[in-house]
Amino acid sequence: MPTTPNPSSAAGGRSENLSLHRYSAALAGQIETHWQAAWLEEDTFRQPNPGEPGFEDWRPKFYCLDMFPYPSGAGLHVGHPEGYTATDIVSRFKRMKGCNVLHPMGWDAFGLPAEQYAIQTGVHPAETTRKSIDNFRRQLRRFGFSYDWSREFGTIDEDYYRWTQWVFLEIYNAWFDEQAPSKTDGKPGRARPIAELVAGLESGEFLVGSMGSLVRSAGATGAKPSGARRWQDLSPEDRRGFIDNQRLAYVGESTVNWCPALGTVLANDEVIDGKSERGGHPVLRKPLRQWMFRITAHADRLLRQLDMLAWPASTKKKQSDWIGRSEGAEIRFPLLDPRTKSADPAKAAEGLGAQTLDVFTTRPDTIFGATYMVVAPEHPLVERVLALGERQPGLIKDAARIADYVAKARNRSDVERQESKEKTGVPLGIRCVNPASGEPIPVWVADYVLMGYGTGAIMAVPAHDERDFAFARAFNLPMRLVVRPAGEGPAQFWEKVGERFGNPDYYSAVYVPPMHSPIAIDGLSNVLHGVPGAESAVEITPLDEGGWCILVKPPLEDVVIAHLPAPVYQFELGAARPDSGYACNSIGAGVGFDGMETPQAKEAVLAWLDKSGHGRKRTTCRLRDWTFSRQRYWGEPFPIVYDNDGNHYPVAATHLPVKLPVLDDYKPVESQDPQPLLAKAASWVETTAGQAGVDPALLAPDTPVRRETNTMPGSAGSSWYAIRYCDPKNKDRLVGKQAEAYWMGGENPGVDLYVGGDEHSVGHLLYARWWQNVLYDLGHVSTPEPFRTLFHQGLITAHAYQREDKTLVPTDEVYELRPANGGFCSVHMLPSGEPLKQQIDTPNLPEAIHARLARGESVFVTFGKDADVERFFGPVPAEAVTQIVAKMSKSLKNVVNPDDIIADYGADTFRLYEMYMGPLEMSKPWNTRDIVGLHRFLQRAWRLGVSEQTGEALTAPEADPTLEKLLHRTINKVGGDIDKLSFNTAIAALIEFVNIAGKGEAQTKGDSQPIGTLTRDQLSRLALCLAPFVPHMAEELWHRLGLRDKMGSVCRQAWPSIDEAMLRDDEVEVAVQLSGKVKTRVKVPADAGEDAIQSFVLSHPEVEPLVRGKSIKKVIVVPGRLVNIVAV
RNA sequence: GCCGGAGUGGCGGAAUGGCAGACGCGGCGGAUUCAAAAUCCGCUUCCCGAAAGGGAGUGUGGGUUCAAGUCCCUCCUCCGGCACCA
Repeated sequence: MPTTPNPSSAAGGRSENLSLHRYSAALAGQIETHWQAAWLEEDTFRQPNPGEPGFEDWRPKFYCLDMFPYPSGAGLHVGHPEGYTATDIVSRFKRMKGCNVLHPMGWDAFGLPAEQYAIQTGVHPAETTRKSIDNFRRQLRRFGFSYDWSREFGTIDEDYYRWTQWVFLEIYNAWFDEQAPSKTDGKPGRARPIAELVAGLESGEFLVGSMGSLVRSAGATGAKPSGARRWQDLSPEDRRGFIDNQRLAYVGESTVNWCPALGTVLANDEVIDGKSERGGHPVLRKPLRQWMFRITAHADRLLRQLDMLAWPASTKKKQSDWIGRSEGAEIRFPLLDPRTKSADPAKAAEGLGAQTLDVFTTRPDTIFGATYMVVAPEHPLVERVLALGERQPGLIKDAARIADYVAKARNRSDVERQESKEKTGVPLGIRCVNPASGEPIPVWVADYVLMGYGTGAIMAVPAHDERDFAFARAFNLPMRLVVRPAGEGPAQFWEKVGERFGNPDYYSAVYVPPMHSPIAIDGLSNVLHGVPGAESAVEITPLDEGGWCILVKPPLEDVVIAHLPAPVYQFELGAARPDSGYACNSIGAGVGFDGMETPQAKEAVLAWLDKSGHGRKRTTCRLRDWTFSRQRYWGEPFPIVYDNDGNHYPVAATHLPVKLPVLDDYKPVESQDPQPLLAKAASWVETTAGQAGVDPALLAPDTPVRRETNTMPGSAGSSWYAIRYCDPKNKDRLVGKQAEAYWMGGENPGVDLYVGGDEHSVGHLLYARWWQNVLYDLGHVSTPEPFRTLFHQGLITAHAYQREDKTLVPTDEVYELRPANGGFCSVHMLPSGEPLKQQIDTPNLPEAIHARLARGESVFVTFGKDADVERFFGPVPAEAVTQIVAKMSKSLKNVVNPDDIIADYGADTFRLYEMYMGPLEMSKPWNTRDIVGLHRFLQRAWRLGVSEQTGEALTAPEADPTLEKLLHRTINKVGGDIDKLSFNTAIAALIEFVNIAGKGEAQTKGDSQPIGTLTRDQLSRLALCLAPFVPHMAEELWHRLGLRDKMGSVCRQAWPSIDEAMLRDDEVEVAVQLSGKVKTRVKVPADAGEDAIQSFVLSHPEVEPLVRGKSIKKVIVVPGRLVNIVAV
């Protein structure tokens, strides 16, 4: 590195001597590794738990957590230390402020890359993962982060995943009681142990409803709701089925993309046109039975509890959108039996297995506009219609087409379905009755309706929904306008609009009010007379109430509007009208609400639905249950076995962990049907209930069973690691009660600062909240929310270079030309910014580049792929490229390796640079060139306290009062900024202090002994102030000042106190504005009142001439800031 | 399309509605050096001017205010997320 002094290459005795004590990368490296070893040896950052020796319970707690990394083979990325440095600064600061600080680190170590590496090489994932962990640990330690390494663990540790499996069993053995009050806000909804459900069933408190739902017996009378059965009356199979349906962990069927050739399940974006992205093998959509978590049960709680969290508003919004709660109605449309075409519900039930087709809508007020129904291809009604068609051939006309459509739709992934907005569908050949209008309307099946949302069926209101509109247009289905905008045109106009609405021939209807004279209309007619085709394209109708309705076909709307005087009202007929307005065409036999505003109309419909039994108010969530199974190897095994009938049984908690078996090879199984990789471990899979550890009360020990061969997803281990850090070595519980209560409970419950990227806004952060909620409901933890305060560090991006045609140039083919003396420019290689010796004669450069250099700008250029240095001397065919910001990527060759930067500058400089780049939460481009500024700052700071000649502390005998005052201000500013996580400005304040303190040149006493500008005491406070940011240098200064021997590590000292009086000045400078423009600045006494300042300033010799001869209208005084004189 | 976030010197960025550009990079000039590197000092928003000084200026256009980078409305650009959710 040319920008860094290198002591080993420095020549001459004197300079060698000098360089020994000058702050350089080499010295920084020595200092850093030395203190890192000392901190480890002295256990400086070990934080005892309550009850352990050395624990000081009078201190407040501060739990400061990083999102733990996935230890990839590539090592740390520059993005990792950004968040980690931030939390390290806060942790160190909080320790100095007197807190017990829990600041742990660990490894999110199950995951795909290690498994894929194993597939290629046969090396066990544990081996590669352990290696990566060792490398990550080494790298993190090299940064000097103050983690309590005694708490380190990985999600792959048996001691850890044992408890992950234990939590799974807790979830498995829990149900969601919709009526039990939650302990957070008393509103209904809480997870409870299954045992309590069974007890309730046995006692008769709970009954089993006709549809398999949970029913509460009606109070003291014990009256049994109709259709409900008592627990005692159920068969053992029914009991098991009922309980399994109530569990928070249940087996559900969901569709996966299975690639037989790759033997693996693919994510939606790995499938392109039905082929795998890798290899182009065919991909099948297969139903797969998988473990699901009933996370939707807690949806309302997860939404409400967002209010308890000090999180970025954008993250809360993302979670809230993800949960996607919407209010509306469930409406039951009576089905017509296709055989009898009668509205007899019994007949419908007999033929179609259901009396009604139930839909969810957020716009119940548009029910009169529902002119057809649509069900999703997966909707059970489709199967029943097809079955009916088979029983009675000819009854369902298009049975073959329906079957064909459904089969095709099922094999299209959700992504594909959503890509083509073109609407497809087929009529089911059955009808149901619109309960409001009494009209029979057809039922269609179409893949624009999703089975996973609402009821998987909709009432289609083409006039007021864009998707329904497009569908109705495509299949020529009727539309009815039932909401109109306010106040425009009489009823007759809206009748006309209603007649023509959606008719593709017409573009718009124009209402011309009676205030326009018939002459205007005649004039328009005359104009149109001369326009070819106008005869059939424009239809003018006088309205009975006065005024006119003009229906216009394209493209004549503009002509019509242009020839009419304002105001006229134009209504587009060719698009859906999803907006609110006033109900129209909404009168039926039992209900009607014409003229009501949309919100009132909704209420009216809801009331009618409730009264008539055609539906009810309902809320629905976009959130889906969490698919918790993966068909992978490198994850936690489930503590579950199956008997020969396919019933599942839990492994007893005492038999955990269920260890992951070692495989001989990790090649996926090629198979038509989805096969988890663990199925290969035959001897592990096939076992007995006793060996597996199933409770003998559930299953006899010699019963043959098969183990669950799916594994848990990566997010399993990361959903509760914050809890485990409180007490990571506990053998008996997932966490010790006392430790958990101390770190996660109390006045400030949960993690006090959690820092990580915002890509986890909905995934990890929602799952972890749900686990915590369940564990809280079940009484295992003290707070329902794991992360009270959350912060996202911004992405560290990089520069990339773009040609005029927007193609990107790899960074190592780009050079930076900087202006230099005498018509030359200097050439710097990217990405390092290293200068080449050669200089280019600027006249040889293309004119445009020359011009920019002449303006003092530096220019980025590429010379083409094979550029070599020699060519710079001749005429240069350089092409200017534009610097843009992009993500770091291997192909752009702009990835920065933290190890290199530490080698070139040291860890302290690295830490400082990343914190100085800009606000922590913003994404910001890495610029290696800028690092040197922070290194220079550390050199100056070092020189302030240490003699470069002798290496001894350099202290002044007496404190300079100005510097003392500035030091107090700096301490105050830095402390305040750390609290705000505003590290860039804190560092700026430190730089300012060091720069100013460094200006006073080191004095020399008579005996040529140099003395410093700061006293020993001032230097010690400066070291304390630097300690959170650059702990190694601070420790070294502390040591050289002789304080470490006396007082111990700088990391264990109290933050320096400040004297409030030192923050005040006797005199302050205020700006003097004349009508808002700054004219001059004057000094006024700091304690002067507004009136005093005003008279002082107005009579000030510099101000008085400015206002002489003018009349002063007003004077605004802002003490300490400015005086604004408004004068003319 | 919808929902976020952001637009300030050559660059990263600073600024409780109150002196725009702190601090750093780069650039220019100087000191030191046989020389270079490193280091140190000074200047550095743009335009006009030798200077003193003057003018303009926080993506665009408008508004509120004694005072707007900051608050309100319009539009433009970039980045991120979601996207047939009835």
